[in-house]
Amino acid sequence: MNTRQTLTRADWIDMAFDLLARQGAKAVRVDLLCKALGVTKGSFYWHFDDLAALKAAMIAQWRRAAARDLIETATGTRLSPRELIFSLFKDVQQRHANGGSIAETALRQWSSADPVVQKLVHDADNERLAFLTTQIRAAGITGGAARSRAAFLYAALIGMEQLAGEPALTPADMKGVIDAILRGDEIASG
Amino acid sequence: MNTRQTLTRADWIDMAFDLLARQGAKAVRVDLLCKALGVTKGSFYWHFDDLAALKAAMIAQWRRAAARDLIETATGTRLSPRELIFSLFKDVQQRHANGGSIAETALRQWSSADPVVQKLVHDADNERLAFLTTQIRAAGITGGAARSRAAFLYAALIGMEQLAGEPALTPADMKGVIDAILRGDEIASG
DNA sequence: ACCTGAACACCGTTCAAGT
DNA sequence: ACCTGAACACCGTTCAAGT
Repeated sequence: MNTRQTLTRADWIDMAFDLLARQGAKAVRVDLLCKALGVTKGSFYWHFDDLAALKAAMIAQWRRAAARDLIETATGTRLSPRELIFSLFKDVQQRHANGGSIAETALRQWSSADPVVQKLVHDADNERLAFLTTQIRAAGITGGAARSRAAFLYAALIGMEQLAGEPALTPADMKGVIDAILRGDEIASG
Repeated sequence: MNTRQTLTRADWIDMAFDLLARQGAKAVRVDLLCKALGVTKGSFYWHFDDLAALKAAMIAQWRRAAARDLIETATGTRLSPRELIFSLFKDVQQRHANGGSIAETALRQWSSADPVVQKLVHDADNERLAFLTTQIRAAGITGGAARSRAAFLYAALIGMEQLAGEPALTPADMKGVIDAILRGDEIASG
């Protein structure tokens, strides 16, 4: 896979995500990483101060990737704000169905245990929430209602990422609920 | 606190939740539990097969408590289904604001790592989802729309439990969004 | 610059022995 | 029945030495 002779930090991070996805958070271990990469532990400690430093690097990478996804979805397509929001939900379900981002749950767990990680994840949350709020304003919802609808939608997104098992919502159903949330405004605002 | 001479399983479980809430998941350790309870490790292994057994017992207890809360809220009060759903959301925010149930996040993390835990948590999720669906039907939403609204609301509940930092939603805002979700029906059903 | 290999520290687990 | 105390195993971390 990687024919380079000496490893880079990126190699360690990639392999760590691989282990996280395949074997869960407790498989992110120095010895298992070394075995997977065919080196001894001392090598790891040349690239990283400790295991916590590797985890921090993983989170930084996740944050960059998440931000990139958002911006690509927003700018790369010609979707209306409403359609864009719907597509965000569909993406989450798709990834979830493919057993994709188990890493999300693990990251949120780190977040509650480690204050440094918590700040990083919290910042990322606020960034996405602000983006959602902008989209909802663009969909025609005004005033404080935009932020509350955004907060609710964002909580639902996070919750869907966390819930185990088969998705309880078909795409059509999801569209219906989202429309209801984006429509309720004209009545409730003021 | 506990003046009994010999410890019970319940004593260990209670102290474990205490450590989980105060110091995070990684503080749920045999040696720290022993220090907190003033005994040596051998005592722990008389009450439990291993650390995993203690964690399983914690989850079983959490599940029973969550079910009890639901039923109490539903039967003990004279709330309409709509008000009941709103009160569930308010409870989650309240607990969250008090730094209450950090355990929720930790439990969901265990859930993604340990298949046994995963099944237990998944069962609990389905139980609560079924309850929510019933309430939404009682609120006048018919057919498949009831289940999809329930799934969305439940995801939002879970998401709010996970999100770090200050709540982005005031109670009044939350009521507005929930009303929108429960109102959209008459238009979208069929 | 990047890695080996051996040592040490920490914490989960076992078990014979005590009361 | 419930717990002590000592031992062992596992994995994170360090570090002098190699190329």
